[in-house]
Amino acid sequence: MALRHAVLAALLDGEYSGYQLAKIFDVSLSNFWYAVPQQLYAELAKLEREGLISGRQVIQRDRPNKRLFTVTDAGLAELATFAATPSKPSSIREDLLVMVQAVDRLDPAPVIAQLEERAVTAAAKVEIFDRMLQRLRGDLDEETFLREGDRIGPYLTCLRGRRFEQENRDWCDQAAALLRARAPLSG
Amino acid sequence: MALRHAVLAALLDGEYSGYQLAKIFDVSLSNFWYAVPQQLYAELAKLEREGLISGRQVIQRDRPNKRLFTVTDAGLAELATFAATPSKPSSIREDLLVMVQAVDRLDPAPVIAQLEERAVTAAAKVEIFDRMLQRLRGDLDEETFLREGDRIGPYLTCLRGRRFEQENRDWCDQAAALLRARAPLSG
DNA sequence: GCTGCCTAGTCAATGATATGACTACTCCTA
DNA sequence: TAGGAGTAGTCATATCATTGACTAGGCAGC
Repeated sequence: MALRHAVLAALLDGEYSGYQLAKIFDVSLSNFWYAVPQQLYAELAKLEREGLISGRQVIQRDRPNKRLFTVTDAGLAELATFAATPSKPSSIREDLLVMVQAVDRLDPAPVIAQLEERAVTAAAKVEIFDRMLQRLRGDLDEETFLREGDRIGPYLTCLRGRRFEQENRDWCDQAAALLRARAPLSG
Repeated sequence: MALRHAVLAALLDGEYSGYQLAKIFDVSLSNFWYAVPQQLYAELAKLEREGLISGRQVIQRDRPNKRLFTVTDAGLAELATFAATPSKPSSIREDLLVMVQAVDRLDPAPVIAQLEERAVTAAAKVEIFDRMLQRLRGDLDEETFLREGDRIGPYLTCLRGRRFEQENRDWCDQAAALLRARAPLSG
């Protein structure tokens, strides 16, 4: 029930079309909430019917027309209600961890390979987050920005994503090294 | 499609009933895969029909009879296939992060309250993980256990869970402190 | 002139998850 | 002696999420 709130939160910093939102949910917001385009279009339609966002058509010559959406006052009120509702913690849900859980009874080689691959992609994500953080804080240093900058919400969520991927990387490296040391013949 | 593999992985270290599995998915496995009892019973029925697990009835006097399940060779093969299938990374999906993303346009007080609450529950989870880790490694120290112990899979996944909750706690504390400092009048 | 990619959005179908209620029996406590 | 908590499992349903295919025009490269 929180995709709607994620959409509202994303629309807080500007007018976006469904297509643009899909991009955002693929890079920055995917950090804590991923959604495919179809979900977004469906959710946008519902939000508009309920008056939480309003859309306006933009006619374009050289490419398909689009509809840009903004949050209404009702939408902002809905977000405020959401923020005041106790949220329950949701934990990790990860195939790779299921594999590691079972690794003692399986051939460790493919699991090790996946751990090493994941460590690389996690490291790449850390760098992406670092660039996003730099862009968000502009020419201020982190401490000053967090104290005085406007819109620190996106910065804070980005920080959380960075830490998550950093931990992911470290853990994958450690697990892969351990499994490799224990099974020196395979892989 | 990976609940089935999580169930198979959980059944690797013994015979369990649906009810017992529900407990396991509520504490240790919830770490990386949560499921409600109804899902488990449905999945167990499917897995048995497909011959990946086999159940045996245990008749009890003073409480309801139960069915205990074990993984078959076919089930082990299914797990091996799963472990060799490339898995895509899945990230955090968390209501609290949606709230923080939007916090600049809302009253920060309820968000700060939730962050502080979450920091406490995360700290409690860290302690639970610490006890689980201690129990898993018995009287060995961590380094020795990881080098020589049998069944390090559950230990590694538990380590990942611990790190996740530790990061969660640190981030919640930091975010709450920052927001509090920026809005000294509310909350 | 063909192929592939980008923008913009839609339809349909299946699979996974969440929610709530319900049976039935036992033990313990107030 | 009634109520609550624990064990063991089931049913129904509504919403969410995932997958794949599909329209349609424009632009760039080979």
